[in-house]
Amino acid sequence: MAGYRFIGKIGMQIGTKFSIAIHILLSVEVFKDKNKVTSDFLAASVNTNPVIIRKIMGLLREAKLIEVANGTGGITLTKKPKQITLKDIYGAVNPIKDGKLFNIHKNSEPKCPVGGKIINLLDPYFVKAQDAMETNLSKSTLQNLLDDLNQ
Amino acid sequence: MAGYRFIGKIGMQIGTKFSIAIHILLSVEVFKDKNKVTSDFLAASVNTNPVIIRKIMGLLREAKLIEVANGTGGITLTKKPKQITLKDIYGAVNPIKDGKLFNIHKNSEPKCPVGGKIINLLDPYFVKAQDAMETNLSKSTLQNLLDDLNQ
DNA sequence: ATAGATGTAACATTATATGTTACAATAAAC
DNA sequence: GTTTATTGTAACATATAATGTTACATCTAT
Repeated sequence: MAGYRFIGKIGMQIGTKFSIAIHILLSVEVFKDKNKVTSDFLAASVNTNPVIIRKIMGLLREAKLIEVANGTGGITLTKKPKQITLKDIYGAVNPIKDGKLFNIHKNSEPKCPVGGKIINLLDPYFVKAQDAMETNLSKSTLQNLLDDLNQ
Repeated sequence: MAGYRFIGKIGMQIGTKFSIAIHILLSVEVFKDKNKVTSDFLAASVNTNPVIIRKIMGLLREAKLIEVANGTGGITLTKKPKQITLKDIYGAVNPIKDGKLFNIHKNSEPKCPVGGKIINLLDPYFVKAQDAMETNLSKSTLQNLLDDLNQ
């Protein structure tokens, strides 16, 4: 009766794409005068495969947060660190499409007074909670992180 | 060059345990005078396996939001719907241990000025964003949802 | 005793995240 | 113009986690 455990472990976390994206952008600023910041260089710092880095680079590029030199390589920011918020980065690595933080079970019995309404019922509450999180992210910038790093 | 897509789909969503837990609690209130609310009954409404329901029931019971009659079955709330917030439910279905919404990549190069500090650097920002979300959840109660249902 | 119910272990399946290999395309440097 | 370092991206491989299933011991009211 004690030590109850749901199936696996946790299972609701935001993946490491976000933290790696921040890692990439920070590194661009920190190393820009010393090293050319390439996917290989970053992969060594993050300790992962360069292709993982390139894929996240691609997302940041699509979101116009960075420019990537074709052929020769290397990354530059398109804005000042003070103008890049954590929400911008979060938005870049998350697909826009159905970027919903909270999942709602989808096959409820439509004839049930609860099951038939559950999705529309919960959605506005979940949207608000997610908004609160994203709004908080929008209050911090890459510059804040750089300042923290230099202390 | 167009249509860039990261590896799979999304992958950062909060699982359906939370929405199912809410579904369960709502059903207890809605059906309490008409039906005995059992795992079988709920499984039919949610359209899943009764064991899934029982596992989530177990989490809600551990969090003392419900009582489950041993042997004979059936669920009752331990508090009034007005006193149960969405955060209470969220907290019940998430393990307390490392219930961190944001994941940080773990094997960064310790000698790198960025990699060596990234975890401690990001953690407070992520904690704040998660807090904002949870605080928002604490503002809504089961009663709010029941009121919405009855409109 | 019987019947209907839960608790939970153990396993199965599916979905998703992350990592890897391979190679065409690009642009600078020589 | 050939070489070199680099990115973009497809295709595949692996690891991790979420969800679903079967089985059965146990409990309580009848």
